[in-house]
Formats: sequence, structure tokens, C-alpha cells
Amino acid sequence: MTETRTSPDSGRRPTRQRAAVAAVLADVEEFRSAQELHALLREAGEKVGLATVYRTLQQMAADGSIDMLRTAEGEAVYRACSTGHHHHLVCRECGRTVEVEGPAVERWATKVSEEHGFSDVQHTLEIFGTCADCADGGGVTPQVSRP
Amino acid sequence: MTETRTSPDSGRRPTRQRAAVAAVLADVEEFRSAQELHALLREAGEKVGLATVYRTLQQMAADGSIDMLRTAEGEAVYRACSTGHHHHLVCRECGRTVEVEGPAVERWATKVSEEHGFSDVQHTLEIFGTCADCADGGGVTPQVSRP
DNA sequence: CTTGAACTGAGAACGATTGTCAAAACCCGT
DNA sequence: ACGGGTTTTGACAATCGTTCTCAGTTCAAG
Ligand SMILES: [Zn+2]
Ligand SMILES: [Zn+2]
Ligand SMILES: [Zn+2]
Ligand SMILES: [Zn+2]
Repeated sequence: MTETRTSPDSGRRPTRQRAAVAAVLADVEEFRSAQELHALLREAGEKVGLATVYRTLQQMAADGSIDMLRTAEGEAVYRACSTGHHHHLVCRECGRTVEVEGPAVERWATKVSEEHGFSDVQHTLEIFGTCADCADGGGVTPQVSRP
Repeated sequence: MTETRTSPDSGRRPTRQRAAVAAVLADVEEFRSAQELHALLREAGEKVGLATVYRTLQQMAADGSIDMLRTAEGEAVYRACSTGHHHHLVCRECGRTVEVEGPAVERWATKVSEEHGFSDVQHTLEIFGTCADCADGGGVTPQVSRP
């Protein structure tokens, strides 16, 4: 109860580690796991503990500043998306991700929830497929970027 | 290439264990984890190894004879649903599950995939919320069934 | 009955994630 | 700049769902 905070921030402190995680996320286009991001940080010369990466990603996801979803294998993967509610079209081969919006879907979800008396609802909706390049190239060398 | 099978089944053998797993699934309304189902089997007096439960559930899910989805925590949960493509409205409190269909959503997903040149697409769509009973009762005693 | 393939299960192994806790970094008032 | 209380960090252990191993069991065809 000794709250004497001058600036009403969220109680988070800006640290080198958090900046590093945010930076690597900004550089990556695809959804990546905590471990992959940790490896990328090491490659970039940034020394950040794995536990810190996990903690930071969770916080950012909770804040809504990044998106998190689960792969088919149940692994959590993260991505710095644009703001606002949206869903994803993800290539299984190369990981390329397209953000998509579907107002009709949002309405449908709301309607269905109401019809069944559910409140405080959330929904998860992701589409997985093979992108044109991967279907084309034959998936021999999964490429992550293209000019 | 020595295929001399008289009855063209899927190469699966009907065993006591598989019947037991199917039976417990038929008795349960909610999505349940492999471990929970294993516990239920033990309670019911059926002796089935945990590994077998995992294997059987995976096979049934692959066959499409049961549905599998992941909780927010990433745990796989299973349910014997009606046949046909559908999605779920799941209560976070009591686990009550309603199967829902959304033709418009299916069309939207297809359209979006095509627009971006994705092929061989799948989608996951689940709605989580609090059902009327749980919102009402105050969630003091999460109940799984009700007359 | 014989026999090879499918199946099972106890326990080890695995891998992602979380917990621990002392040390380090930080903020703020002095 | 200094000190003290709070937050954050990170090496490591621990947890926990899931998968692997492999010898023993069951099955069904012949
Ligand atoms: Zn996103
Ligand atoms: Zn949505
Ligand atoms: Zn279902
Ligand atoms: Zn669908």
C-alpha cells in the first residue's frame, strides 16, 4: 500500500535484456519459439539468459505487445505483429506469415457465444497451409525471405 | 508388398485396451487430457498403460474418430464429437463444450487462403468463455454436469 | 498348434517450460 | 554521489506432458 509512483507505468523496468528481445523480434518476420529467439540473441552477441527470454516473451504477450500461438506440436511461438485484433495465415514450410482480418468471423463468434449464453469469450483462429513459393519450389530448401 | 489381408481394415487390431479408451471417451462430455482419461480408466477398473492411452488417443485423432485441441497451456485434450467438420465453444470453468458450425467461416478461410496463394490449408478455431451456469453460480464449485 | 506381426506397459528418456534464489541492476529520496 | 528497498537477472534444478525403448503378450492366419 506504499504506492508512491510518480509515473503511472505498468511497473516494468526498461532493461538491456528486454530491449534486446524486442529488437530481435522486430528483425524477424516469422513466428519463433523462445528457444529460437534465445539462439538468435546469442548469435547477435547479446547475452540474455533463457529464463529471461521466456519471462519477457510472456510479459509482452500478456501486454498484447506481441502475438503468441501454438504450433501443432504445442510449442509456443511469438511474433511482433501489427496492433489490433487479427489472425494468421502461416506457411508450414517456410513459416511465412500473413496477418488477416475477418469482421464476419468476429461477428459470428460473438453471435454463437451469445446464443449459448457464454460470456467473457475469446477465440483462437489460425490457418496453416503451404505458400505459393513453397508449393512451387518443391520445398527442397525452405526459404525464409525472398527479394 | 506381401499384403494378403482378407478384410481391408486400417491395419488396426481391436483390443481390450482400445475398446476401453473408446468407452471412456463415450461416457465423457468434456474435452479431457490423456492423463485424465487414464485416471478415469483406472477408476473404472480397466487396466491400461499410460503409453497405450497416449498412443490410442493419437491414432483416433489421426483417424478423425475423435477431436483434439490444445488448452491455453498447450496440453492436448480429446473428445468424442459428432462426425463432420465443426468447431467448439468451451467453458473455461466447467469444460462444458458446444459444437458449432460456421459455413461462412469456412468460406472465409478458403477465400483468404486462395487470395494469398496458400494451398493444402487447414484451420483451427476454438472459442473459450464462461457458460451461463458458471457465470451464474459464481464459479465457487465448478460443476461438470447438471440435470 | 506354430509363427510372425501387431500390441502392450513399465520405466527411462526427452524437451519445453517453470521455479529457485543469490547476485546484479535500477530507482528514488537524501 | 550514496544507500536502501525493489525489481530483474541467470545458472541451474525441477516439473510435467509426452515419447521412446524393448522385452513380454496377444492376435490371427495358415
Ligand atoms: Zn499477429
Ligand atoms: Zn478474431
Ligand atoms: Zn468436436
Ligand atoms: Zn472450420
